[in-house]
Amino acid sequence: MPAPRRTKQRAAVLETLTGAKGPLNAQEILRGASERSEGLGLATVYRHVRSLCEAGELVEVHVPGESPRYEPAGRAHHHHFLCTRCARLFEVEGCPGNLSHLTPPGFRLDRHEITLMGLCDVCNAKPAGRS
Amino acid sequence: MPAPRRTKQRAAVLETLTGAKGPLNAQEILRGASERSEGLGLATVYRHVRSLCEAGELVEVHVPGESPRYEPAGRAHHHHFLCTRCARLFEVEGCPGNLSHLTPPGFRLDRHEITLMGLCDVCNAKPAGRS
DNA sequence: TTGTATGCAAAGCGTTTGCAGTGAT
DNA sequence: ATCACTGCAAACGCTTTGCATACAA
Repeated sequence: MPAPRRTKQRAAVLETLTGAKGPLNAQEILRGASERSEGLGLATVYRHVRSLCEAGELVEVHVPGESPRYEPAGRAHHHHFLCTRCARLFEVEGCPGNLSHLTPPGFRLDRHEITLMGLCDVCNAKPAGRS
Repeated sequence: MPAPRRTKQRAAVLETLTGAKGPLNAQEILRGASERSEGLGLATVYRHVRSLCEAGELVEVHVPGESPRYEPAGRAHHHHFLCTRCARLFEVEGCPGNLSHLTPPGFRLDRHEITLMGLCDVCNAKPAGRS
């Protein structure tokens, strides 16, 4: 397996995620990376996202009920907060710590994901029901 | 909105989930409920699953990278363990407790989901690479 | 020059919806 | 007798794949 070629599209995908404020999904990456690479196709985004994940440069972020998002790898261990009103995803610092006491006997715990859900600061400050 | 009618199909979906050992996805529900209701269609499963969720009789269980699964509502607060080798999902008891210290200022925390990932007891006991 | 990378379009896959017939009320 | 429920098939949205061309090496 040869090393991936250094193309404008691959750089555009990676730079878009590096510069983003939070994990992005494929459509969001396409929107951002298109500014750096004219005519970029969605299929190419998916191909690089997968390739970059396999190369360990990106990690996949799963949010309940949403399509997968991606963020640069190597960041400190953290979790996410999903605003149930505006659907924005935020990084949150910290971790409850060792979860091995939840692990059933005989099981091997490799990793965990925690998603907090509720209202973000902006939505929490607004009255309910407004669109 | 009239109350849902009591049909064989609706009962089949609910009973299948009540009797299951863990959360099931639509295909798994279809497989199980078909034994109770001959000729059951997948669309009907989806329709009842949604209806039962809205009625508060089921809850949706999201697992990273998997299609949504469903389990009867009203069970004690718990989380899930996903075996990354056999893809089976297990209920785990307990909870790290109050996660509000992870919540950013101004945010309102409503709920959380925790997914543990690793190997289940069966897979953990086997050597790697076996199918 | 060689073969990967690209964009487009078509195919897949899980889920939803439209429709006419079925059946609970 | 109504009208919600059902199964089928078509439609959908997201992701993957096939293919001919473009371009990094």
